Amino acid sequence: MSVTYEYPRPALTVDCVVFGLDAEDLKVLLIQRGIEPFAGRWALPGGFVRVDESLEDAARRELREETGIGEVFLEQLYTIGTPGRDPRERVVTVAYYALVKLSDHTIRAATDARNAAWFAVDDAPPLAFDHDRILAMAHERLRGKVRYRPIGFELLPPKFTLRQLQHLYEAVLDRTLDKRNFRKKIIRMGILVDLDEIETDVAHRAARLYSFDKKKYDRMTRQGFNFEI
Amino acid sequence: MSVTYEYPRPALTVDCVVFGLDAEDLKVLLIQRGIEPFAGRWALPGGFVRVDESLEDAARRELREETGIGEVFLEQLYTIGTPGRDPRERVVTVAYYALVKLSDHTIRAATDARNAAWFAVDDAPPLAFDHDRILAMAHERLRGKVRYRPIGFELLPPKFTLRQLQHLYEAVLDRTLDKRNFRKKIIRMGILVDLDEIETDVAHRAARLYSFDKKKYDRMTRQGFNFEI
DNA sequence: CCAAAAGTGTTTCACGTACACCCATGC
DNA sequence: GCATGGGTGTACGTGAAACACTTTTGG
Repeated sequence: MSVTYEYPRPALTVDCVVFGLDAEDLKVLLIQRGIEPFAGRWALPGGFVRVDESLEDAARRELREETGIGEVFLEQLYTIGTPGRDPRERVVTVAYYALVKLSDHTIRAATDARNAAWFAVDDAPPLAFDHDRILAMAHERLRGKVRYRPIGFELLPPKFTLRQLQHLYEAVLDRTLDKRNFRKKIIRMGILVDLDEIETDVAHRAARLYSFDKKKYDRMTRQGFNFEI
Repeated sequence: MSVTYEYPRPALTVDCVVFGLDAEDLKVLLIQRGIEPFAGRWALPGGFVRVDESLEDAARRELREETGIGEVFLEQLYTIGTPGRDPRERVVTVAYYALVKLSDHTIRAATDARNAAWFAVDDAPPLAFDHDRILAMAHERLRGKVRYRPIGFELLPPKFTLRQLQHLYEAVLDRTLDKRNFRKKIIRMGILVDLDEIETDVAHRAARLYSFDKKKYDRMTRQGFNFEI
């Protein structure tokens, strides 16, 4: 099955920065390496691109194989090919970042055969290779993009409260927001559906539940609307 | 010099979308292919990544070799690896976009051994491979980024008039801007240096010349300033 | 003197920001 | 009844947008 080429070629991999959100803070999903180099170290899920699959397909496949995650928001982040970033040979990696609803995925990731775990982004262990840098880039991209694209909803369950939504932005942007102003602004955008339901099992007054109206957002966007927090 | 690997690997290339600006509109630099596939077609400058050079180095080298351009603003755009995008074999390409000052580069690009030419972005010929799509992505990235980062200055000579600056934004964003509001806004930012010089050889009242104060911009940015047009 | 572009101020309106209290619910 | 978060309105200031005429220069 080996192959011969006229000139040497870098190896090509994909790596995924998977973000999740819980009641405390923004989390990232890491897996513990079993083999050298960096055996025992935490790293981003990822692996080699097969010669007949697209880059995004490779990222999704690796996510599924290593963490059990499927069907998530996934976007290309950056491609890193610094010579020497892998001690074995020249490896170019296409980094992606994913946003998942923690409620859907916590169990599967934890029970997978590989050692996978969620870490607070601001408290992640030192990572293998240059994965620290990739994580930092992904975090920055998320912080930037969440403000002008409605991708934050990918981190929330389909039905959420305004409090959860505000908490999302506070966690990602790392600053507090004024409750009244936040609610005014997001409601006035007209991209949320008031579901006329309230949360259950909370030890205080239950909040109204909303959902994100993607169809309406798309329609409005075509007419010049610009999401912005 | 040939090499054998255990598994097949995609070939890895870089492609560059080079933007320039003249008195009319936004231009892109294309080269005409001499060989199959797509012989005779216009294409983005680019080529194979060597196994010991970084991706950005590869992009700069190809630019130099194919168009004579050096020392320009260069930023990674996107990596495209759709199987079948090159009819010969699997090729993954890392696309970059560059911003050049046309005054510096017009002559060298035109007199290079290869057939290179500037085209209006909105009037470019059909390109080889999926380069149309890459060009469209680059154009969109430029349109987006020029509004919140001072990268537009890379397209202007070191000394420019406010009219030129406004023209730049009108060409890139493809809409007209109000002259008075534009001047007020850009002057009030405090990132331009009034050079106390005026343009020469114009058939009308000569305008004041300005330059972009990058040092001051960096200082202000560190203190929370946000460029925005 | 004519053509062409440079340069300049004011008004209006929308939106961001700051800010504090009562309400509903579960325990 | 108390603790916890849910939910609401107003006043102020800044900045975006709309808009037209005079000045300067070269030909």
